[in-house]
Amino acid sequence: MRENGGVPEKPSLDGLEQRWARRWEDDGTYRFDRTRTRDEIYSIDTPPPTASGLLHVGHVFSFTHTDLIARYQRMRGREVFYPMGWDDNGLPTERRVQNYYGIRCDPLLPYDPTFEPPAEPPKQQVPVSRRNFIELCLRLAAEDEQAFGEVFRYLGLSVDWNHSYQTVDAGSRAAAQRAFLRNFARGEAYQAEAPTLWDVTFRTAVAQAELEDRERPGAYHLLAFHRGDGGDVQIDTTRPELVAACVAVVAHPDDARYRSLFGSTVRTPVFGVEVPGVAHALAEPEKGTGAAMVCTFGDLTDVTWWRELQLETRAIVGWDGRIAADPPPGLDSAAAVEAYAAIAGATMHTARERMVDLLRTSGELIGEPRPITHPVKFYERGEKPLEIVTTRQWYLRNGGRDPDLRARLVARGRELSWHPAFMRARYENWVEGLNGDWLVSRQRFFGVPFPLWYPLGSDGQPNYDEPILASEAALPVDPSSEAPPGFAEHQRGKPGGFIGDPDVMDTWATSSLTPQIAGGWERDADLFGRVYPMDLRPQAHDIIRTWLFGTVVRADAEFDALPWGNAAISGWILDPDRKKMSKSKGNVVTPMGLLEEHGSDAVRYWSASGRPGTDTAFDVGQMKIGRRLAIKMLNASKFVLGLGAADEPTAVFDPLDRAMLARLADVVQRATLAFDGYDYARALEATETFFWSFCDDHLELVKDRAYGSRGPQAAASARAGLSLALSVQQRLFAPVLPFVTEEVWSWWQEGSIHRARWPSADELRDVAADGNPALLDAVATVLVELRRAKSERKLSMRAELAGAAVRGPRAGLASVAADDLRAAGRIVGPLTFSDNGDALTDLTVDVDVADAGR
RNA sequence: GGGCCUGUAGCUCAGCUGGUCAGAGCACUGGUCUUACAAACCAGGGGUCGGCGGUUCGAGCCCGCCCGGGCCCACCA
Repeated sequence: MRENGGVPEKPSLDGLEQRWARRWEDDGTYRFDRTRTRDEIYSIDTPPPTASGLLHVGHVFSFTHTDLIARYQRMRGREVFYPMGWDDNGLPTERRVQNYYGIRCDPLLPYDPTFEPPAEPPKQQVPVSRRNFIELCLRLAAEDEQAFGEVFRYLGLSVDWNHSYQTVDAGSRAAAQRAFLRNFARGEAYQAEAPTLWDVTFRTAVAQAELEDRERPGAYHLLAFHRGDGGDVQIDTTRPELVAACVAVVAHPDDARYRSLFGSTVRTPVFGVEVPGVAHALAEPEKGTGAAMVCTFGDLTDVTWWRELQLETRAIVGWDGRIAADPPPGLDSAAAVEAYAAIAGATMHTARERMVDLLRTSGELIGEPRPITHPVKFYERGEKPLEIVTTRQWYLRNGGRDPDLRARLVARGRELSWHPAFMRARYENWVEGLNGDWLVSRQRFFGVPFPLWYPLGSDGQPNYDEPILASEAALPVDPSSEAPPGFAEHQRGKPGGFIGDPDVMDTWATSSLTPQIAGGWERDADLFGRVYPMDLRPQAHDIIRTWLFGTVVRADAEFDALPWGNAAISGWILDPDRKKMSKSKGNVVTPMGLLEEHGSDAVRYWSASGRPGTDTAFDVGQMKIGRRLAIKMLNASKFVLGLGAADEPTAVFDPLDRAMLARLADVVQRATLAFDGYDYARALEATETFFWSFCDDHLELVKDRAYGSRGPQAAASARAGLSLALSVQQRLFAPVLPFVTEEVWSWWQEGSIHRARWPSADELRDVAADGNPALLDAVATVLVELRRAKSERKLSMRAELAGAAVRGPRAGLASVAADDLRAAGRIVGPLTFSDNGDALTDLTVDVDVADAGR
């Protein structure tokens, strides 16, 4: 320990972020030491933020939580593996690139190596080749990631930036393709041609996990279907445009009204197609008229009916979301064909209007449409309702069709330590509610392609049943520009040649491998052995069903084990009005602006006060409190160090000093336990409460003594106690306030505080010896009474008191600190203590201010 | 409709397995230039702990019902 020559005249928070961020970078403070063994390491599967635009305050909030844990574990002596990833793979980047540059991908165009996007995005998007498109995706992602990295450094994340990855980089692509090939080899990946939820804007299939419901206006249309006996069956539908796709009319088997319908047929309105009347338990008698038309396909229930009742297929919705040009099978009559022509090629919206006109004209629309609001399925990033289109897609088994696998994955969830524990229920609810396997193929461009090709027969038709697989050694591959083993590029698309699988993987199919990607799976076996399975997966609760579950699925398949031991689930940021903070609002307050205005420590303080898993209000007030705390740390450190830092634990003999250290030992113990349980908020609360009373009471009490008013020995005890307490408190705050604690630590200590040892309650207790924490309370109570006496008389705290009498059960306790109390209260006359021994009487203080001077 | 979370001073929140638990900070009011800090310090007034029952010697803390807020899922003719 050196002299306090490092204490500045006027301590300030200004510029701490830049100064220490640079220093940490230069010193490699957070560099991962890969010579350490697995049991010495704490590894983190950092969430890769979507690199599509701007960070918002939610990122600052949740990434701080992870950093709190990382810093705590590092101070506990664990070597922390804390990488950073960027999720730049997928639709968000594509969409941002389209808008940013004013381009769109046309995979049929040839690559133009000289292409540069227009300076200003044109109104009409410029079509570019797939390769040009991907190059621009990479370029913009790199720019965004640079900006994100600056914010995260300024925020003080203790990431080792040498361990960074992108979900589109070669390592990620190879890992995703390798994992897929192994899934395929084990039978966990398969392809199937089936009705698929389809986004007509993006023209891609989407998975169950990416759906959301939105309330949309609609209308019931009561339609007449005609029976052979001349009677009608009335059916309410919200989708009259699908009458042409109707393949049956269904009702509940117990519905007496429709008993005669079952086994007979009806003719559809307008088109006059004869369809069977069928019974199925999913038909609900209370809905509409109790009878429904089954279309291929209007919704997922239609798919169930179609499959289970083995109905015909009469698809009319194309990939583009428009009505197909040609009528489906079954619409044979001239009238039907003519009617169909009216809707062919139309969008859903237009088709519905025209269909209603046709129905009205034919008299088969009974009454007028009755407007309603009803939930409609959307792709979570989409703008138009999903349609259902039959396509060939790749699936990964996730238990959605296999009760045994599902049970095993639920069991995996129980092996995992969830913080907070109740988040496990969300996982189980999701897994138990799965209704199909994981659809992983997407008809998009900017993503990881499937590492396979299909041979073309002599007729030029692909054989999907015998794909040509890439070899693991060749990964990553791009089947759209590379030829498969045993073929040459000129055979692409030719009879007897091959075609590449045109699809890319769902972005979750890559990000479900982040522990493997970051850990160096099959790329750096040494590293992988040291960090995998990881210790922690931090993430938000809204992506338990996607990211967390997907990662468990992949690790279970490949390693038959969990990918990590702990999952820390953070909450969301709420607007002051208690609503989830929208992206638009979150972006009004940019993270960098927030950090610059309040200081990173202050914003971190606000984040740290949000308990794990709890949604937290965006609260500038908390940040101001955090800033005040950081300033207090500067001033208190300056003061204590100004008294002379004394690393002499044996000098601490005064009962009050020992009491303070004993109480601090309790605080250390509580903070440690809280951090071990991932409850950083509780740890902070305990530390902060102690710190303020340390500053307001203890410092005031011992100030005089520390100056030497009662001799060198008494002063040495005070100084040694203060030094030790300061050192401990600086370290307790270090995870939350990394900048200011590093600053004050540098005034008197060697090395970074963030590599310093986390304080030990036991060692503190050794120094505190017989210190009694209750003494602190007793003395504080007396001090408050002395102050109150002055405050009520509007006296300065410097005013002298003629005397005071302390009575109560703990008066004797407080008498031990009589001299300190006398000094802090400026009592010039007698100060007496009498233990009245009455447990029901609290400690009272009679203050004699009669002769008080000013 | 099912699951989970949540409702404590004007605001943001603590209250760990039921017994000084009615708290903290902010805000508010009134003081104080006190030689670490006036972007500070000192003191004070604020709540029948969403509602109604129940268990208990004793309940913000446990149970039931109801009301309000949030998230997830299901439904979506």
